[in-house]
Amino acid sequence: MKLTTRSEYALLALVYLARNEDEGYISIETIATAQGIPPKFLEQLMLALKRAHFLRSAKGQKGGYQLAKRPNQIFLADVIRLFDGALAPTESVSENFYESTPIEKEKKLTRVFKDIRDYVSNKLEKTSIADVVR
Amino acid sequence: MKLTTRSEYALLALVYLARNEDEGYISIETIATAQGIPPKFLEQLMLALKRAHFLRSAKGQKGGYQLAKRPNQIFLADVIRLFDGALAPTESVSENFYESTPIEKEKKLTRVFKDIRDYVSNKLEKTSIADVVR
DNA sequence: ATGAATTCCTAGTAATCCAATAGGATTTGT
DNA sequence: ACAAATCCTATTGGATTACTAGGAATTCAT
Repeated sequence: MKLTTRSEYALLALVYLARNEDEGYISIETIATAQGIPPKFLEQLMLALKRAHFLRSAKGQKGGYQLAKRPNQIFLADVIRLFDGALAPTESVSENFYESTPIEKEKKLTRVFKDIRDYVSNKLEKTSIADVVR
Repeated sequence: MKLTTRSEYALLALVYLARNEDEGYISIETIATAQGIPPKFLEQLMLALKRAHFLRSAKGQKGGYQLAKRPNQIFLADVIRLFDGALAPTESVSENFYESTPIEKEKKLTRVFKDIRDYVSNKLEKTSIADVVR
């Protein structure tokens, strides 16, 4: 029932970039310092975010990162899925996981977890970075 | 964002015992076979459930386990908490985790995760074994 | 009394994941 | 040329997960 620090850090970085959208490219060092994230660790996350097309980068001096999408087009679900995989509270609640696991027979139990998954999904799919940047 | 198989198995075992409440003591072997759980693994879970007073046991031949509480007094939250710890989707959402983590400053982001935690908690606190046994 | 069935209990293990670090290669601005 | 940055891969230590192993204790049936 937990989120990794990877997702947490990635969201913090995105929020920071959204808040400073007009500043051009911003370095990892700057973001790491501002948000309290270990810089070399953040580096990996930024790279992943870039590869997933949430960010754009510029190399060399004066380089750094900036958002590649508008903050209202980046949803929490996208980011969390990138770093933590599925959103479901139990794997057996992820669609298609059934069929091999004993819980499949317990329909009512399954229903409870599906309800949770639906709520979580819905919430995270609908909340964008713009929504959390005051 | 996931539940361990421990919790899943424990819930399956409790559901089975609830469904067979009038059969006296039931052995691990019987439950494991019925619910498709590795028996030695289940043994550990049963022991923990017993120590947490959800179950009563009898040793020796004809021994086994039975519920120590009525099914409507055993809530999913209790069981999951026993095996998986806190229910929060992010540790930083668990009360008192803040104060040391960078996300604390991002109130709106925090709010989203708190909402999720509240929904999940509420759902699991209110659903009992009786509710999922048809 | 013996043996089988059972719970009780602790230890161990292989695999995976997590958070973080290390360090070199490459690119770019001055 | 040098400094500042991204790019990229590998590695590490620690924790957790999902099990398995195996012996001790207890109880029932014969």
